[in-house]
Order: sequence, then C-alpha cells, then structure tokens
Amino acid sequence: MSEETLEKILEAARRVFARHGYDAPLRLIAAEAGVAKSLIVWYFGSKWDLVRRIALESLPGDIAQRCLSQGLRGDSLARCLIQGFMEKYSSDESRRLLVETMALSVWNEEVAEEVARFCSDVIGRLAEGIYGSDTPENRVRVRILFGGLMCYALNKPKCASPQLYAEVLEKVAGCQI
Amino acid sequence: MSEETLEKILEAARRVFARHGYDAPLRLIAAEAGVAKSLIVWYFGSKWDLVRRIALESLPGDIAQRCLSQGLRGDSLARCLIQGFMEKYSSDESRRLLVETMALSVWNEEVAEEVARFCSDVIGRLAEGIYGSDTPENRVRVRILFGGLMCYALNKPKCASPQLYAEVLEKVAGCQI
Amino acid sequence: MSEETLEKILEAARRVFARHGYDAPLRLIAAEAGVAKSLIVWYFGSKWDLVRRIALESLPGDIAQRCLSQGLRGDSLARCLIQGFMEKYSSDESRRLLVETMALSVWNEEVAEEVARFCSDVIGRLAEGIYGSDTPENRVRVRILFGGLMCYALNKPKCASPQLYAEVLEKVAGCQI
Amino acid sequence: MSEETLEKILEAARRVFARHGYDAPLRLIAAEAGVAKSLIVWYFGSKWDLVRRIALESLPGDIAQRCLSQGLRGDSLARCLIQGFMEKYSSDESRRLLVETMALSVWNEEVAEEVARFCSDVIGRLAEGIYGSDTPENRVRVRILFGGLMCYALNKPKCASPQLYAEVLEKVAGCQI
DNA sequence: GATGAATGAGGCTTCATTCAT
DNA sequence: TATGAATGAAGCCTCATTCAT
Repeated sequence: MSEETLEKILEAARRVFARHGYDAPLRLIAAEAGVAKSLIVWYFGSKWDLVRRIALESLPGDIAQRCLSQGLRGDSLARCLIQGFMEKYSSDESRRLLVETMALSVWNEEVAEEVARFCSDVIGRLAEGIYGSDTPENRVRVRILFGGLMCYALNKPKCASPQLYAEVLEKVAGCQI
Repeated sequence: MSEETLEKILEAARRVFARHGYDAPLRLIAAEAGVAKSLIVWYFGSKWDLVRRIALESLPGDIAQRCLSQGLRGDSLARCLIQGFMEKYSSDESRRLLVETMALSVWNEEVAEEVARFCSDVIGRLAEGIYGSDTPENRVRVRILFGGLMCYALNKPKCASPQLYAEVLEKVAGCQI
Repeated sequence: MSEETLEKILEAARRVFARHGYDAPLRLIAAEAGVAKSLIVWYFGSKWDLVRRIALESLPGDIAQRCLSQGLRGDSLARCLIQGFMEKYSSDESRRLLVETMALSVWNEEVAEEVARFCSDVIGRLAEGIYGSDTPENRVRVRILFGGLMCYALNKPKCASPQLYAEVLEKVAGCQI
Repeated sequence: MSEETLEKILEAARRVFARHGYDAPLRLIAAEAGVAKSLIVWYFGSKWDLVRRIALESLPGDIAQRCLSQGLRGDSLARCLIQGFMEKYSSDESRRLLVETMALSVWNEEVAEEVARFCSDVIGRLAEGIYGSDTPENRVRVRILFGGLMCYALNKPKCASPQLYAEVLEKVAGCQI
C-alpha cells in the first residue's frame, strides 16, 4: 500500500466529513481524493474503520497527554492546555470533526469509551497538576476550563481574538475561589 | 390530529434519537411509539421536519431567554442560567440530543443559524446582564461560563454532584479577574 | 347517496385525470371536489371503479352507435361521425382523457375489450353503412377516416379550423379510389 | 459501462413497459433483464431517464425525418412514410409503446414538446413535400394520412393485410379532392 | 352521508461492499 | 495496486384503503 495514497484518502475524508458529517457517502470522499470508491475499502477495510480513525484523532486527548508528559504544573500546565487546544482547533475542519465525534460517542461505544477515559482519568491528573490535588472541586474547575476550551472549539468566537480568549481563560483558570 | 398521538411520537423520537442519533430510521421510532411508520410522516410531513423540531428544542436558547426576560442581573442572572442548564440537561436523553444537534449544525444551515443566533445575540445580552457591559472580554467570560455548562451537558460528571458543580461554576462566574 | 355529490366527484376526477393521467392520486381529486378522500371510495368502491367509469365514457363508441341507430348511410353517415367526433372531443379535457384511455387499454383487459369491440364490430357496420359493403378495403377506408378523427382528437390542429378539418375529412371520406 | 448490459436493460424495459405501461415498477424490468434493480439506476440515473429514452424513441419522428432527408416528393414521399410507419409499428411492442408515449405527453412537458414539434414543424414540411404547398388544407390532408397511420399503429387491423392497408392509404393520400 | 386518523404495501433511490479484471 | 460493474439491504415517502365516529 502506498503511504501517499493513504494520506490522500485521509485528507479527503477529513475535508468531506467536516463538511457533511460522518454520514457522508464514500462516493464524495472518493471523488475528493480522486480514487475509486472501492480503493477506500481496500485501504481501510470498511467505512467504519476510516471513520473511527478520523474520529479518534479529532479528540483532544493527545493535547492533555503531551502537556502532562512534559511534567508541567500549575499555571504552566493550564497554559499548555489552552495553547494546545487553540492550536489544534484553529481550523474550521478540526472543530467540526470534534463536534461530529462528540455526536458519534452518543451511540458508538468505542468512541464513547475514549471520551470517558479522557473525562475521568485525564481530568483527574489535570486537577492534580493544575490545582495541586485531585478533589471533586478541582475536577469541576478543570472541567470548567475544558468547557471554555470546548466551547471555543465548538464555535470559534468572532467577538474576541484567540489571544484575548486565551488570556481570559488563563485568568479564570487561575482565579482563586 | 390527535394531540396525544403527536406527543407519543415526539417522545418516542426523543428516546430513539438520543440512543441512535438523528440518523435513526423512522422504523425504530414507529416501533417505539407503537404506530405505523407512515403515520409519522402524516403528522410531521417528513423525517426532517421531525428532526428539526426535536433538534431546535434541544438547544439551550429557551433557558437564556427565560432568565433574561425575568430582568435578572449579575450573580442572579448567572445563577439562573446555571440552574436552568442543570435542570434542562439533567437527563441523559436531553444531553445526548444536545450533542446530536451540535453535530447537525455542522452541515445543516437552519440549525446552524439557530446556534449562531444564540452565540452572538444572546451572549452579548448575557455579558451585559452578568458583567455589566458587552465588551469582548466579558463575552469571553460568558462563553467560558457556558463552556462549563456545555461541558456539563455534554458529559455529566460522575466525580461531583450537580450541587457542587453549580457552586463552583457560580464562584468562577463571579470571580474577579 | 347524493346524486349531486356523485357528479361533483366525477367532474373533479375528469379534470384531474385529464391533467395528471389516471395515476393521479385520489388526494388531488378529493381536493378538487372539496370532499374527503374516503368519500370517493365510499361512492365508487375503489379507485379503479372510478377510473373505469371515466375511461369507458371517454371512448368514441357512443358516437358511432348514435349515428348508426339513426339509419344514416353514405356521406350522411360519414358526416354524422365527423361532426360527432369534433363535438365530443372539442375540449382539451375530453381529448386528453381519450389518450389516457388508449394507454389504459394497453394493459387493462376490460378497457382493451371495449376498444376491440369498437374496432371490429362497429367498424364493419360503418364500412357497410358508408361505402355500401363490409369488405376489407372498405374497412381500411373507415379506419383511415377514424384515423383522421383520432389524430384530431389526440392533438387538435392549430393550423386549421374545425370547419376546414371537417370539410377535408368529408372529401377524403367520399373520395373515389 | 458495458454496452451489452445497457442494451439488455433497454430491451427488458421495452418489453415490460409495453406490457404494463410506463408505471411498471423497476422491479419487473430488473427481473426481466436479470439484473439488480439498483443497476438500472446506475445505468440510467433514474427511472424517469429510462422512461424518457424509450418514450422518445417510440415516436414516429425519425421516420418523417428519414423520408424528408431523402429528398422524396409527392407520392414517393407518401409511400416512404407509409412504409416506414408500417415497418416501425409492425410489432405489438412498438405499437403499445407509442400509445403509452402519447399518454405520457398529456402531462409530461418534455414529451409533449417533442410531439408538438412533430405536429407543427414536420407536418408543414410534409404538406409541402407531398401536396406541393404548405396550406392549411394540405396540412389537414397530411394529418389525415398520419391519422390513418396512427390508427394502424394504435391498433393493428386484423381485417386487412399490411399490404392492403398501405395500398388504400396510398390511394387516399393521392386522391384528388 | 361524511370525516379523518391510521395502516401496510410497495416504489424509487442511495449506499457500503464485493468481485472479476 | 487500482478499477468499476454489480449487488442487496435499507431508507424515506406516497398511496389506496379501512374503520371508528
């Protein structure tokens, strides 16, 4: 299998899924990639395998992992998350794929598990990393931080620049309550 | 048309859509409601009309409207929003429908417009209502507040009670930055 | 059953069938007549019974019968037929219904028999009445006469007035060959 | 696409449409052709595209065109038309398709236009070709000629051989009036 | 006599997938 | 590796018909 062709299909799929949702027919992806429909099945096994691959990579898990693995703590950790989010979800495409993936997790167990893993395991470690201890209260604070980020990802604001958004988020994240 | 039958179909549709996404076939809804597939079309015109109706009512627009129309301001307004959100999205069903609807807005213009209306118009009025003026910074603060709420709606936390979640959110909302 | 309602439905059906063909849904006829769909079934038994009734009356059998029963012969008989045709098929509605009925006879045995009866029995008597004897040659001449009439019925000419059309037809019918 | 399969479907469609009318379900055509229903859509785009193709080719336009393009005039032109008609509509199948197409033209604009084009443009040229000038009277004579042919096409006579029918038609066509 | 809610059969079409080339 | 013809399952919707009122 040609690595080049595989990437060509993946990029076409991301564009098409971001435009039409994961229910977009393979026909559209094949046209966008300039290959035969059946080649997609040949490369990925089934449509679902293609969807899963793109869905999982659209989630923010990798950002949290990266920031945590750098050993950052407190404000630096929060800042790393915020920056990472803003970067990953700077394009319309990535934002739309994230929303689609959230919806996928509603009825697809595999994606749901990945989301749940993030929401329980990772958030606990972030609570400890950012606020010093993994208490329910601090978990909520992390979730609120993520909420602000998610809201940004779901619908990029037009009223504020990413810089301003990040600044305010950092202040809120660091706010003594 | 019987109001009772209409409501029976609507409830079945909410349950089925929350379980399988808006792509669930009418067949499932008909079975859940105990009516013939064609009756759903007879009542709603088309599947899309049914989806739209349920999608629009799943959005949080009504909560913001209600709190704003009560003339609340500052912390009271924030509290009203937070309580309203938590109540509306207390069930798995309503949370899942919200996610599905967000995904719908990715490629469906009509739903997208409703979401956009909320994100621009309503958020501006909330910024003024809660923080006193409609500045970019305050809009971001409202979005963060909503982010926290949305994150709650998207994935109800298991680590914290709704009460705790609401408390922390209120503190963050009122946090001086 | 009210005679008035029955006629109201029949007229609505003629209009709708002439516009949309016999496949027009009962819904359209009900709307045109201003009654409930189910009332049509109540009056006629089934859609097919309504179609049959309108289809049979749209055929030219009655004209030939009438002219023959008057005891006319030769040119007078031909003239009677021609006048009768032109009158019966003077409206767009009646012309269109005739075409539809011809098509119906393709696959519907009952209508096909009616058409066949006309084409064998009646034409023989006309050959004798108009040209003096029922020979194959004279049958063809009658058929040609009918062909000219049918062609008029199928597609009313814009280039010639009914008067001119009738005149020429009479001349051709009376032409010595 | 395989030319062979395409023709296989076309022939099956002609047979089925001639038996059941253009409303015959694709299911029947697929069975007759020995292919899957969806293959028909794959080859023709939609059922309507298939119907249109068969409907247009069932009309007698090509015969008139051919005779006119040979530069024939007078009796030779009439004879060419008569022969062409009798040949094209020698089979039950082609005759039935013609009737169906006439009915189609009642409510379908596209087919109606094709019929109208034939009835105005072509008939004028035939009037001139056969009778020397394009006057209303001569147009009616052509229409009568066509009427005789159409009547033959709509319902092949059992009382007379094609030879006799053609002979009489030629005489009538050439008859001085 | 008349209505309208309700049904179930069936039509067209779309789509993921397979298979021979 | 890559194609494209071909399939069959399934979806939405329309329609004639029935039945309780």
